[in-house]
Amino acid sequence: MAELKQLTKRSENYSQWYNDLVVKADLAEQSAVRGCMVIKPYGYAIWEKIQRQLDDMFKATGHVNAYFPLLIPKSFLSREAEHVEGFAKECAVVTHYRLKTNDAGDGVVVDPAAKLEEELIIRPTSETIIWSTYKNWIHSYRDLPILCNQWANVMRWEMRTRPFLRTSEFLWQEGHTAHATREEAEKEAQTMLKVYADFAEQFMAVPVIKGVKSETERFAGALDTYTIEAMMQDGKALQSGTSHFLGQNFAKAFDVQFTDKEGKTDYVWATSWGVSTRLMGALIMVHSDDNGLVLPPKLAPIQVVIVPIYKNEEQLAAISEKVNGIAARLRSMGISVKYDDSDNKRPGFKFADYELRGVPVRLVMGARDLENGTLEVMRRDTLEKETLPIEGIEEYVQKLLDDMQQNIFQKALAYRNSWIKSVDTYDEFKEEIEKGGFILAHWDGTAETEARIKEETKATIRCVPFDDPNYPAICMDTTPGVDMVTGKPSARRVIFARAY
RNA sequence: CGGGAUGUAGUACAGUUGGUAGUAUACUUGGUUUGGGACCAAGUGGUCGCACGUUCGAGUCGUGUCAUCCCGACCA
Repeated sequence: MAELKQLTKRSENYSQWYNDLVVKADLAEQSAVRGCMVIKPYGYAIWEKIQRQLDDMFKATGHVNAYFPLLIPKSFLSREAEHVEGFAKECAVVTHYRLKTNDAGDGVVVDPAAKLEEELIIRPTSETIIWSTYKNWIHSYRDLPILCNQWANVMRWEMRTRPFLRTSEFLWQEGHTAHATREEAEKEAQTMLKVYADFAEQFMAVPVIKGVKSETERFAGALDTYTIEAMMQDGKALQSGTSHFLGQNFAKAFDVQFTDKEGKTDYVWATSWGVSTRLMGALIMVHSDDNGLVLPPKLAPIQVVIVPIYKNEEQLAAISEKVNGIAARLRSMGISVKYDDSDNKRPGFKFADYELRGVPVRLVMGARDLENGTLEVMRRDTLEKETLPIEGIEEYVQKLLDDMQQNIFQKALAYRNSWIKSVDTYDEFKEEIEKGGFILAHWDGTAETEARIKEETKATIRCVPFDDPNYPAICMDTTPGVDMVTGKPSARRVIFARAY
C-alpha cells in the first residue's frame, strides 16, 4: 500500500498519512494480480471526471467512439515489423479456451484438448486489430476520414510495475484515425496533441511541454511521436500523453487501400493517440502536499464539503436548515456538494479526512456561526481559513473554485519552470541531472549519442520542444551549437530528463 | 530475468539463547464528548505464507516452495 509514498517520494511526512489516504480515501490498492491495480470508488470518480471531459473534447474535434476486441490473433501483431518488435516482449498470450476438473477431482487444470490453433494475445494496444477492421471499412476517398476513439483496458506484461504510472493492466483511450492525405494525418496528430495539452493544463492544472520524440523514443511503428511532458515534484519527468503520426505503415501492413478522386489507389494515412490512468499518477504527483491530495476543482468529484458542528439535535436541525439552502443553491450553479452531517465522526476527523481526499473547499457551520450569520471557508490549496457572512457565499465559493483552479496551475507552472535549466558541457550536464529537472542541451541527433547519455546518466531525451510563446525562453532557444558529448554540430537544444 | 529484503489479527509492526503469541490502530458494546484526526471501560479477532524436516517442544533452526516489496534491465 505504498503507492502514494512511492508516487510522492515524501517519505518522512507521507508515512504519517499515506496509509490513511489509501485505505480511507479509497484511492487504490495493489491487487493480488501481479502489477494490476484496484481503483476504488473515489479514485474511479476522478477517472470518470477525466474521461468525461476528454470525451467531450474528442467529440468537439469530430471524433466518435467505437469498441474493438480484447483478443488479437498473434499473427496480426507481426504484420508490422517495428510494432511487433516493440510489443512482443510484453504480451500476455491466450493459448487455451477451456479448463477441466483434475484427476483428483479437487481442482481444475487447463484442458490440453482445448489448445488454440492460433494463440491470441491480450491487446497491448489496438492498432493491429483496428487496422485489420478498417480494411473492410475503407474503399474510397468517400469513406475517409475515419475518426474513431475507443475507451478500453489494455495489458502490457511489464518487467516492473508502478502504481498508476505503469500497471500491467491499465485503462486508457486510444484514438485511431484514417486519412486520405499525409498532410491531413499529420495535422490530426498535432491537433490531438494540442487537445491533450489543453486538457492537462486547463483541467488537471498540470503544465506540460509539447514536443516531438527522438527516433529512439518513438512509438513502435510510427513515423513521428508527439508527446506532452510533465514535471513531477521530485524533479523527474513523466510522459503524460502521446499522439503518433503512423504514416502508411499500418495501411501497408494490413493492405488498406482506397481509390482517390482521380481513380488512383493509394494506402491510407494513419494516426493514433492515447492517454491512460497514468494521468491520475501525474495528478497526484504534481499537486499533493503533506496533508494529502490536492485536486483541481474541475476534476474534484466533491468540490465543496459542508461540515456542521453541533452539540445537540436542535442545533443540528437549525444548521441543516441553513446548509440545505446553501447546498441547493450551489448545486444549481453546477457545483458538486457533500453535506456531511454524519454523527459517527468528530468534526476534526472530517476536516483531516476531506483534506486527504483533496476536496477543494470546506464550509463549516456551528453554533457560533448560526448566531452571527456566518460560516467558515477553507481552501485546500493554501489551507487558508476565513469567516464570511452567509449572504452571498454561493457566488464567493464559485469564484473561489475558479481562483483555485488558476492558483494550482500557476503554482505548478512556477515550480515546473524552476526545474528547467540549460547546460553547455557534459560535465555540467552530469552534475545537473543528479539534481533532477528538465535540462536543455545540444545533441548531435544520433541514436548512438542518445544511448551513451542514457547509459552514463540514466537521462533520456524527453522531446524536441515545439514552439510555444508560453514556454520559458530557454526552451525556445533554437540557435545551433555543438553536441555536449561528441562536439558534432547540433541544430538546437533538446530536453533531457530522468523519467518515470 | 539478475541483486537485495520481507511474509505474524482488517491495517502497521514487535516477538531475546527454541518453551505454546503481543503492541498500536481498526472493529463491537456502554458512557462522556464534538470549532483540527476525542476519552474511559469492557469485548471480538491470528492453525505466525505454504510444505517437509530437526526437536520432548518450532513464529523462532534447516531445506524446498509460493507471494509481495525495493534496486536494475524493459516500458506509457
